[in-house]
Amino acid sequence: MSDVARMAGVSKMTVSRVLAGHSVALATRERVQHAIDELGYVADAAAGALSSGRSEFVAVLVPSLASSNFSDTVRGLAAALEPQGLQLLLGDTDYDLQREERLVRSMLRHQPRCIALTGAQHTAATRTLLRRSGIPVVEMWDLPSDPIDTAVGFSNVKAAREMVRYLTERGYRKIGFLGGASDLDRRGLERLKGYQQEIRAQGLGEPRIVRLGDSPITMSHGGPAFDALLARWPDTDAVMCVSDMSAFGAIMQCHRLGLNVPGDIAVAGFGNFEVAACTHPSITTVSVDAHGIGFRTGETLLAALAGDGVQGSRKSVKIDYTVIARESA
Amino acid sequence: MSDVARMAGVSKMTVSRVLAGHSVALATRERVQHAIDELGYVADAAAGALSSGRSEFVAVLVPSLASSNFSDTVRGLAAALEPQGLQLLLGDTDYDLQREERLVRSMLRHQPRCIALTGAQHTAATRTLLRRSGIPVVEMWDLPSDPIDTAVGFSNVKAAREMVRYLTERGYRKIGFLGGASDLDRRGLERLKGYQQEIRAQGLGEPRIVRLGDSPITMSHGGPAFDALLARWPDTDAVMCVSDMSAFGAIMQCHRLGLNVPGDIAVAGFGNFEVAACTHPSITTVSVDAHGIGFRTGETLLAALAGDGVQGSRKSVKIDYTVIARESA
DNA sequence: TTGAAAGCGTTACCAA
DNA sequence: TTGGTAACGCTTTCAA
Repeated sequence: MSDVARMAGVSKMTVSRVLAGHSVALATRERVQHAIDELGYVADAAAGALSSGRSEFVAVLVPSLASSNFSDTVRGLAAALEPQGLQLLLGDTDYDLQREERLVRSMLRHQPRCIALTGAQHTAATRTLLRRSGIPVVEMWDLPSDPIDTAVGFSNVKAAREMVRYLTERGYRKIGFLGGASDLDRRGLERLKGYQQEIRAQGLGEPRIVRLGDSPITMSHGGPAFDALLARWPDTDAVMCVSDMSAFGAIMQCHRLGLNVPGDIAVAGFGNFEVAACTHPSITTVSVDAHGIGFRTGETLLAALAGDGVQGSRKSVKIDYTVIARESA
Repeated sequence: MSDVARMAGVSKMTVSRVLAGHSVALATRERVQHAIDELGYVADAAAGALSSGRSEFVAVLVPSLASSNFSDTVRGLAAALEPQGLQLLLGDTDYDLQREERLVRSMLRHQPRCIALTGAQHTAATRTLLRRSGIPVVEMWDLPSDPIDTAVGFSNVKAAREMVRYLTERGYRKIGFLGGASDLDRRGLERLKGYQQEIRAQGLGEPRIVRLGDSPITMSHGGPAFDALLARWPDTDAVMCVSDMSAFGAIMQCHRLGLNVPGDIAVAGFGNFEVAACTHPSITTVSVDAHGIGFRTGETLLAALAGDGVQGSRKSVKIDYTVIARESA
């Protein structure tokens, strides 16, 4: 910066002001800009953050960057925050609470202005770290009963119950559920819980549950899980899956077995992933506005920063979901 | 840090040493650690970076975080770099060179130790910025003729030619290509080029090319593109797609049209995405080690940092690819 | 509209 | 093994 200042014949302060877009005489500004371009000067954000006492980072943690659900959420966040000059500090927890804690610790060292994480489940140490940091926190994709600060999400339990109701309205009675075996995927567990509640509430007999494989649930989940379900309960007439990925695998398995979907058996997914619309038959699913979760989170965070910039809003932003009726159920 | 030092009855320097893992008497270290835990002290990375002159950031730019190909690459990078205490600074260029330039500029402000970007195509300003920064640069997913520094990738042209050879060896002669309409997806264009070269080389008549839609190519690409291909060249016996996403869409369209794959028409993809293995019929494709590209990139960067930490290695790391024969072609 | 000085929280360096 | 001091490159604050 001193070099630029010397070349433009001004003080460092003027260079700083030009960079920050503060008022500077036009002629001066042009001279400074010219010097910047000439020298290829790039300001040091770390020095700026140290001096001003605030960084331009926003920390974001999702379970899996590979899942289109969460990458949509990240895009929504970016759409809301990047125009404000904020930098996303992205992390992938891999559905691992310990890893989440490590990432939070590491990100907090960069003094982010605020932080968005996924889910309501965190280690005690994570919660302590976040509270002590004092910065605005948003938990996404769920509506925790005991939020750290703000939440932007929806009830996975209720959404799953709605899907069961959709299926029973269509006349299905012997409804199975395909989910993951791991307890780390809380949202998956909530969906399972919703399924169980609604099956019980409607008196549809014992729940037919297959839990298989690790999170994230991938396309290769559906086939084996479907086989396991039919092996145990051969008269099942509809299958509800914890995610569209699994539903897709189940439908492909039906193709292989020569089963007609939904004629012989109906299949429903969750999440409205791209594959759901493109598969033949197209997959009935619960559509969640993943991008919207990110964007609303971004807006919420911006509002908190525009205020006092500390945590404590304790708002809950509810995100809509809807059952999308397609061909498979 | 002063607070911690006071509480532990030592100087700030000793606290710094404990944090950095330098040699400190055990008793002292324990007292300091206790004070750190007690106070919930989190060191300021920005101050550390400023003082030491080096950050712990690695900048990474991919065209799309949502594409499992690139998210696998990011995971590979994280696997190689996070154990070294490096923080990924992730950006999503959205296949937009201007956006890439903005992101590079913004990331360079954080003084990353090194940077990995995707592809060989960048704006002139981006190239200048990167050269002037002096930090090690890796271009991934391609083997540029004029690399900025190091490259880790493979020839998309050659890989596509290999797929055409696979198809002709299987007896297919009237082979079409489904790709995107945008010239921004350079790797897609290279694949198209490889297709054309090999069709010409084998004297298979005029190339049958459909270019439709924007990058990234999604599952909804394949159906309409497939229809366009058959409308123009009804006797086509095999379709080669720029990506598995498109191939999947094409196969679903075949299901709808009652066409047997590969009996009536063969379909091949590119990338070995998860969907390729799970679709019925499973999709013949070119498998690229996306995770390996990330991991090798990480290793390359670590080697550069362990050396002088500046750009100029000019290596080219070739990544393997193979045609995976499955049911669809 | 511009400049000078102080200081942000850490680490490098040298000294004890 | 530990401590004191001087940076690091910027922004804040106050003065001109």
